[in-house]
Amino acid sequence: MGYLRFKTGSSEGEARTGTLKLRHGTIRTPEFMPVATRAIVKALSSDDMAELGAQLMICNTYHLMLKPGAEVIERAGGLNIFMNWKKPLATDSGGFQAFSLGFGLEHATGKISLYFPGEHKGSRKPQKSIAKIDNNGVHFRSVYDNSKHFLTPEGSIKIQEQLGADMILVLDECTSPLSDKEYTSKSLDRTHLWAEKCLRAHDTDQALAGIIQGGHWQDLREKSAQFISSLPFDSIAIGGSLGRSKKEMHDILEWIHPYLPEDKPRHLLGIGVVEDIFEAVERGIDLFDCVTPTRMARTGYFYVRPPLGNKANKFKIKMVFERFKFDSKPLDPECNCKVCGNYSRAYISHLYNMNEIVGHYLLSYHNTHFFLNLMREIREAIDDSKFSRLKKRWGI
RNA sequence: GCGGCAAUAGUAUAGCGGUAGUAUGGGGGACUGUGGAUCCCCAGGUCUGGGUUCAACUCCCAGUUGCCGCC
Repeated sequence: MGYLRFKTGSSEGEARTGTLKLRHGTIRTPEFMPVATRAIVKALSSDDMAELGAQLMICNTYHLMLKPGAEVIERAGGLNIFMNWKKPLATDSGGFQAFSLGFGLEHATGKISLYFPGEHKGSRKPQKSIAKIDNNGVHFRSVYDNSKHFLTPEGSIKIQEQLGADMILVLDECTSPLSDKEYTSKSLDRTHLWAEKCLRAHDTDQALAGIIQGGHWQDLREKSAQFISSLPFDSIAIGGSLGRSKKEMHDILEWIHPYLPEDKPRHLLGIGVVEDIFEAVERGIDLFDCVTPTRMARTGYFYVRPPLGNKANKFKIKMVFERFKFDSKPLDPECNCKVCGNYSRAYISHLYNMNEIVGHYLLSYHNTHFFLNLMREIREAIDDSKFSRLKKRWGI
């Protein structure tokens, strides 16, 4: 078993705080993991992440096995040394890439369509799938050089052991909401089979997380929650097609909740945005990972707290030069991050408009601070039994 | 100074005697286990002045500006 101990702390309803002990340190939950796909949170150095008070980050097996290669990282001494990051790390298994590079390309769906296909139309042009899945594993081509690769559950574990993160994930199949129940059910059996294979292959003191799938069918989700919870995983992740509406995502969390062990952290994969974080914490989730802060930064949005931020604007504002060129205020007057302390909207909008690297940096820094700070507030609120009040104050 | 060529959206370029396209830039929107990507929507233009014609961005004349060549 992995080197992980989870102790729950305060709770308010199903919302709870916890202490998660990993090889590189102990963290407090609920927490948001910035996504460091290629061993970096885009635009931010490990020093920045430390300064921001990030407790852990999640890297990606698919990308790192291709570039620079697992061996490079292994011989460097593992991800922590490679990245000069002293606190805990997680790695994703590469299972999601089988989706995003397979179904996602073929059916022209972005991630949003995966989660909320009823609310959004596919926004990409259909492309030829570069991944194929069978009972043994995932066949795929590298997005970097088109070379052929085959990833098995055992292979994914082995690579994640070479990468050496504190917490690793089993290889799973992330099904599409457009898949029918028959396929989703078959796929679920395969994901469960792989979960057992991963457990057998696992041979280090890294914490290993199992993944619950099952699409938007109650019986499949319950079956999966029951099965994954029955295995000796250190942590439980919830993945896949989380319903066709926000309500359905809430339903899924409520369906599986009774089956989840109290003493294991629960990680909602790939989520989320502000509203989803509140709703998921309320339903007992401890860990999140999402690209939102840095992706939004790169497409020119900055996050804002209430009163500027609200449910309608999704707590973000578009960085537009024409709108801000004479604006000497910080991005968010309510924010206490370094960027808001030192720079004006006028300056940052100019940098963004000119596509200057530091423009991306400043927005990424601020947005990452926004999410980490939100999680800090949520933890404090749960400790003080004020979570529902905080949620209401954010208008959610 | 003379000759040739050109002048169309912020920029770069098509086109036609009868509703002026495209790209890029601009504005708005989308983005949830990464995508500096992509997708959707909007705004924006025929150098100036004459002439021919039912009708001129298109043809003609002059002017202006630019580029090239010559003296």
